[in-house]
Amino acid sequence: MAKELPKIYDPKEVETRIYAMWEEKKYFHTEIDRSKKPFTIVMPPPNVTGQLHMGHAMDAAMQDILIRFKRMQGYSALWLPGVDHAGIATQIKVEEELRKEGLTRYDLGREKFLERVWAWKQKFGNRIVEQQKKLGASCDWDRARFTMDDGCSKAVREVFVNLYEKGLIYKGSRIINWCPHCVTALSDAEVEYQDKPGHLWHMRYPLTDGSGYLVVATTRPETMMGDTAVAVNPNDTRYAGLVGKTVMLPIMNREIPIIADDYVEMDFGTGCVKMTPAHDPNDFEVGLRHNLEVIRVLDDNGKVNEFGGPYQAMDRYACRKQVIEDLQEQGLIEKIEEYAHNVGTCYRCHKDVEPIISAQWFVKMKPLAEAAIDVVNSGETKFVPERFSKTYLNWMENVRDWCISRQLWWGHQIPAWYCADCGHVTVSREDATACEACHSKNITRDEDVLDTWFSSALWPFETLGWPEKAEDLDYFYPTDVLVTGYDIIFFWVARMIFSGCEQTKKTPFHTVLIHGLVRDDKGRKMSKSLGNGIDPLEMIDKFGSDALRMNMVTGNSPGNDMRFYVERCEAMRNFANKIWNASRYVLMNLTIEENVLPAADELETEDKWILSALNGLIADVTDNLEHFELGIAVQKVYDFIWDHYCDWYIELTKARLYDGTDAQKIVAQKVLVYVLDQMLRLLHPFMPFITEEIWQAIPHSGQSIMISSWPVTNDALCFAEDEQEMQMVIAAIRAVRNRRAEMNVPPSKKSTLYIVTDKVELFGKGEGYLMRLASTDNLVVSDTAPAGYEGMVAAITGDAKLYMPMEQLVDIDAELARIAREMAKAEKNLAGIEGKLGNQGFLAHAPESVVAGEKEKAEKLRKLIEQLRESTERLQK
RNA sequence: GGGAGCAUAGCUCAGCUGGGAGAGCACCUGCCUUACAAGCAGGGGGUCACAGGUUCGAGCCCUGUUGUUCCCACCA
Repeated sequence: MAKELPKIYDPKEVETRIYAMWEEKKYFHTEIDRSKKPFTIVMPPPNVTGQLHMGHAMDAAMQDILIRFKRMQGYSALWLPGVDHAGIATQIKVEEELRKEGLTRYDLGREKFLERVWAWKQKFGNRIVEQQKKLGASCDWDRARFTMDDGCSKAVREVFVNLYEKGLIYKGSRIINWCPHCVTALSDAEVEYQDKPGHLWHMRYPLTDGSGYLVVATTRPETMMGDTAVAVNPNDTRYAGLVGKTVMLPIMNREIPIIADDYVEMDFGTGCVKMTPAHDPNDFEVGLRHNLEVIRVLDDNGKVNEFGGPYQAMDRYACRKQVIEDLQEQGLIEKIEEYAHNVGTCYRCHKDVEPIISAQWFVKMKPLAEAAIDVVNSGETKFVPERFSKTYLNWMENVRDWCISRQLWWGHQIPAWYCADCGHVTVSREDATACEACHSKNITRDEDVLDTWFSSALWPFETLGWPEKAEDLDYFYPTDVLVTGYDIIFFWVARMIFSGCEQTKKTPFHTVLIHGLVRDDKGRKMSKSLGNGIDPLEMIDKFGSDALRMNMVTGNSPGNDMRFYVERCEAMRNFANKIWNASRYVLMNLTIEENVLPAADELETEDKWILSALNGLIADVTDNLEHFELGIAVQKVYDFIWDHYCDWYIELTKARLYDGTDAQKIVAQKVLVYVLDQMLRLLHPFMPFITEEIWQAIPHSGQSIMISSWPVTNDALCFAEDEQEMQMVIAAIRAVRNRRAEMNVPPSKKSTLYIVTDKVELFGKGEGYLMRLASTDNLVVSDTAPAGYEGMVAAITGDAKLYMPMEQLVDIDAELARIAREMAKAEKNLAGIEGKLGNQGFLAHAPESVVAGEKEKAEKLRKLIEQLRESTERLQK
């Protein structure tokens, strides 16, 4: 006798227990098995500072579904997890903690500060891992990595030196994005542009020859102290005579030249632009062309420095105000326009970013981009959905050099040493003790660390052992699918691709599966500042991890954003309960101990129907999963379980299980168990916990559903004819229920049911369930109408006419009207189909199966119409 | 200035290579039918944004229009 299940499914207790069991049995651990094909996913490493949010839940659910699917299919499926050190984010967290103690990182010094961060990592770094486990993530935790562990650090060092030696990493003074709040340089990707309301100030710069003034328009008056020219377009006739002359820079009283450069648009502003090479990338370029002096006037904290004259030590915004006031006083403000412009902000702290000239390390991107473009163009790496390859290519084709140095302490310190004696820069895989040029010991290491994304870029291969010739690398690399949100294509995906191509000469993955953002129920981004985030852990607590996972993939197609509705979690919880209770039904009626199908000749029509439908389901679900259509796949499983299995098949088996012979009972049980087992397997990647719990309770062979085999289609279980016949029966039952509902007859009121059909045998065989499902206490199946049928309630399907002697319920006029409506509908339908069938073009062009289908429909409709006409005549008598 | 997405039932969204207009929730009616009221049965509700075009046939393909969201871009 099989195990009994409690009446209400309790995900909390079950999920904890099952996960512990999986872990204990080491099912998550993946071994290199040369007899199997590998299937590898590397997890996008969450930040050590991270708390699990809905984005992670989405990410993890999708990856786990794919990994579980592939594992069941017999692949050596590796899902490699890990955590990112998240330079700025983590450093900020720890600095905040220090601030509470009244300290800054400078008080501690670099070494002590880093000790604090490591301690912090020790303490909180595992939190997100525990949270991922709650989601059911079947990662190989034994292989978990951290971007600052020894292996990754070694990989980072190797790549840095390697690129440096190839001349693809260089140090130079460029205009970079500087965050005065985080006090570090940022890459272009780390800047978010926002339209902000501002002003366009028109300022007068007097000509030194006293012949008047030029008016320049600017949004950034606070950088005027660094102006070293005024530029006009060479074709601008208004200023043609002025090029080569000079103006006097107000406040600073410095003479600066008027130059001509194509960069200036004649029809914007006044056609005169102040040139501030130290604080604007365009001005910097112009400055290079014209040999302009570069005067930096803002310091690292966004305050005016010693070159800012009277404004020294002022904050940038205060300075802006003061400059305007001062110029106004001097009558040098011509006008002030309202002007919205694009302001760069820091993606971490969201404060305005300053373009500032600064000496930083860069990766030369053009040569690296080539291979990264090729692999996507050639299809070696495919984006799903395909449209994101366009996003990617567009970025990659226009990519600019990547600023990789950060003025932080937490991260991989740049392996470069400066010689105080000869000025040589030593870049080395081993920590340098002397200058490689002059052998002086008087060297100091670069203080800066690398962009966090520099190490993340190596993730797919550094985690598998690169740069060593690791076996894991050989077997699992290149990986198969990368799953991530479209918001980090540039940050991460792009960089992994070019890094993989350059370092391993292989694209790091064949498929990039992109998903959208999880939004709140109003479509807003979930964010801490809005306070509209929904905690996945809370949802798990309330509805179960399975329900949350289902929520993440149902009704969603790849790449699209989704709104999070708690109601849908509830619906999925209900679904879990539905399966639970269906399984209870099976178990309550179970006497067999093995899961084996009966012989084909023992199967009833309804058995063949469900088995045949299952076959179709297996094909559909497998196909959709192969194509990353998780939403469609899960919808099919859901519909099959609820509609086919629960609403119909279980009901159909009740007659046999409750009133059948022992032999009949066994057959029904066998099919129930077989189909349940297969459904559970198909559902397992989506709802791993409940499927395991039930699977363990039903007859099964093997240790766990998670390592059982994925269902495959079986031609021997394809019964097209029985499927069709069962449809006829189902249609008949529906028709009867429909009529009874219309007449408000409660199910408790049974009636005699006459079924008039050519399929006497078919309906006769179904007597047991027909009586149950059509509320009948006396069933008569015949090919001729019963005596006195003229006054009975009728239900008509085309394949059968069903009569119920409930004369008192028949309102002849209403009935005639109803039949007339039904007839009209059928006739309209038929007319449409006949139109098609009368169309030579349709007959000539449409595929045969479609034409045959239409003919069949027409035939059925004709029969139905004929039956309806008969009924009308009968009633009119 | 470029590029992309979205516009389908009251709400949120599926609809993969053109041939049935769908799901969940909400709503209406009737049911505690020995798996399940977190349920069962039945029902209402849609010119698939608009206008053209291709096709025997278009929610799906093409062109244009409108609305909306997002990404990229150095016009001060």
